[in-house]
Amino acid sequence: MDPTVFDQKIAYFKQNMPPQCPILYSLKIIGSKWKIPILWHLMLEDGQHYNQLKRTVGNITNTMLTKSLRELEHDGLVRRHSYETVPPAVTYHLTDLGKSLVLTMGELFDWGKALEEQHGVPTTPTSNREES
Amino acid sequence: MDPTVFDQKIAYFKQNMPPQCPILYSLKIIGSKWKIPILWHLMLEDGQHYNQLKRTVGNITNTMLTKSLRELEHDGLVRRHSYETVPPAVTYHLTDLGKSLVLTMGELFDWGKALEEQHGVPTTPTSNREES
DNA sequence: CGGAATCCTCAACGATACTG
DNA sequence: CAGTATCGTTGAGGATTCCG
Repeated sequence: MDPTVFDQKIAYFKQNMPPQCPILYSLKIIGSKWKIPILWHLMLEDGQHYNQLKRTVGNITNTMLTKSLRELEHDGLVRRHSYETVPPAVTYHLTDLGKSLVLTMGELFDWGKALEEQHGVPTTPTSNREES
Repeated sequence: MDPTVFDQKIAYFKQNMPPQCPILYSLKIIGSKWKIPILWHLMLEDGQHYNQLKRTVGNITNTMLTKSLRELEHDGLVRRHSYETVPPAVTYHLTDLGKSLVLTMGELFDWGKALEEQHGVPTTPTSNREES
């Protein structure tokens, strides 16, 4: 932890600080329970169908998947593509903004990974069921 | 959005992916309502007292401030320093781990800032009261 | 297949009062 | 000053059913 680097970054934060903290703004967009998992699995395989996404994300209900996708679409992270066929087919794709967020989360990925290897479970554990 | 950079990062994620996604791990640590504001104000001024922190964070209850600080302490982001005086005095400090997280959030800061300047309010707005 | 509608539960969070 | 204890509230999320 280089003190100089830290202080420089703080100075940058202070100078560029709008009324509402941008970090909170970002977290409002991606903070709800299923946003990251959805973006994550779209990153691993783009253009997934609704039910396909439901399977890969795992344990998510229709309600939450639809709601999350609508919000992600509204915030411009995901694009919905509908094929006019019978039966209907819909695919979901990361937008450039969505991809840029995934890259942004890269540092948080590394930070969490390093920490997880040191500590064990964080303070507020969540049930983490996986089927075999 | 450079496709090559994106694909390289995905490959890195896939290769280094533990069972539980590290991003979710990070968000579990900092995701609750007051964690970021607390870390933020400790970054702006380190070593704040309990009530001082309560004032600068703003509108936080004793319950939540104490709970959040305990969790941050448990997760190693904050260090509590107690002076054995009468009346008692306590100061809170960012640890190196806490500072590293603040730096990590830098990208999310920039991402949110850029987005906020384009869009307006995100999908799930939160009341954002400030006293004059 | 890809959802929408409805109802319900619970845990995070808030409010208030009290204390070493 | 720096909290703890208790209780009340609310909204995110889950479960279930139904639809074009």
